[in-house]
Amino acid sequence: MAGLREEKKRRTRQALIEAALTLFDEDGYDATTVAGIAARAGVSPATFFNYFVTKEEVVFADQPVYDEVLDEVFATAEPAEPVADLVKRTVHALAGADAWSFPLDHPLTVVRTRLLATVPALRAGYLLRNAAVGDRWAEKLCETCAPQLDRVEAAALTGAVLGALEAALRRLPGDRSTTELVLDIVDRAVHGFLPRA
Amino acid sequence: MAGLREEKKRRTRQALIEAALTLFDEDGYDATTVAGIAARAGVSPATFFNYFVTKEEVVFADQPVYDEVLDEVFATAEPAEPVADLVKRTVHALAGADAWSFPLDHPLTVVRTRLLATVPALRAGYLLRNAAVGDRWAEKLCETCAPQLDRVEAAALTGAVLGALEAALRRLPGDRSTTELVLDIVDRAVHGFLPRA
DNA sequence: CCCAATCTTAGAGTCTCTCTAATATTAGAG
DNA sequence: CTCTAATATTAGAGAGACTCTAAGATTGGG
Repeated sequence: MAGLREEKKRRTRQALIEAALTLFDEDGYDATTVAGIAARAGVSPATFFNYFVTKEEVVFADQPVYDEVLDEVFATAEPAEPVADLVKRTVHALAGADAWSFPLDHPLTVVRTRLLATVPALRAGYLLRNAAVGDRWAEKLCETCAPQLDRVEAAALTGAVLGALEAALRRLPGDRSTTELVLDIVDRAVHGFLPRA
Repeated sequence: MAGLREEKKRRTRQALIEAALTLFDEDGYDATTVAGIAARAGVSPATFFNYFVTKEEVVFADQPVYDEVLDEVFATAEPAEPVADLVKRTVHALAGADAWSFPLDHPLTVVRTRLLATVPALRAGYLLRNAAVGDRWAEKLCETCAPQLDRVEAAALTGAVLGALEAALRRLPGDRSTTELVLDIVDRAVHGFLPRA
């Protein structure tokens, strides 16, 4: 039961991801065909769709990790924990999760990041997945913080945090530390950007 | 130069929108083909793509109005105006813009709203357009409020406001006034959801 | 009434994605 | 080692979105 089978599947999957990202980088996302990706990975076009439901999904491989991260954070939440702390802790956990099949400094990670920012179809997919995380997060936050937050408030809060992060990180100036910026943004999204008049 | 031509184009466009939304409602978005929409509007499939670049775009018809609204709001901004007021005024203007080809109480507006919430592909498109508005907004806000806000801060602020609104409005309970909720959400996104510890 | 600009359309073709049926590969039992 | 059952791969047919080109129809202005 060790899994020569599993191992082979894992390698095929990885080969498809690498082939796809490489071709996307060289020729552009739209100009790259699934047939081309499959050929480069040494597999038939039909097999591609055995591993990924859509062409775009290959860019988001291994994403679902975020669901587990959320579960984990809220499993360790204490009843007395302030909501703000819980929110910040969640962001920290989400930011720290390595959800990708390459290490952060891998060249293809850079390619993937650029693709997500530049190709509209991929950016749309990213926003959709982001929103899904927000939904799940809001639900958990709501049921954990009992009567302090209703559904709408919880959704607004998580929406604000994720919206602020997404918008800010896309304009990241190179000279500033990412983690520092993230903490700053979350703090402001939770406690306010501007003082009350 | 009056425009029998223009008038005819306008009617064809409207017919396509109505046909599309009606069929989407009856048969579902995916099950509806462009050929079907064109047939119902009494026009050839090729003509559909003369009016809308993609099948999905027919749902977002007349959206670009938001760009003009932003221009208008910032054209009337006074240098002394507090940032928070400017932000709230912008939201008010965006919410008040009737960007649709049907009045708000038209049945097809309800269909459109439900489609945007339920069909992933359309929701993705909506989020993408929303983000585009946010980008434009952030840029104008940044250049208007001179040194008070840098690019990243402005983006975070607009991202938070739009993110909070998007998330909250999707969970709108029927018993609450929409405009009241919008004002409340914006206020919190700008001035904070939770007090500092 | 006619010309020129503009709209519509048919048709061919590419690509994503689905489905089905056939083939190949592997795990585990004998 | 061999056979069998489960699983993976594949070819092929086909639907549907979208592109492009060239031909046909309609309209505005002279």
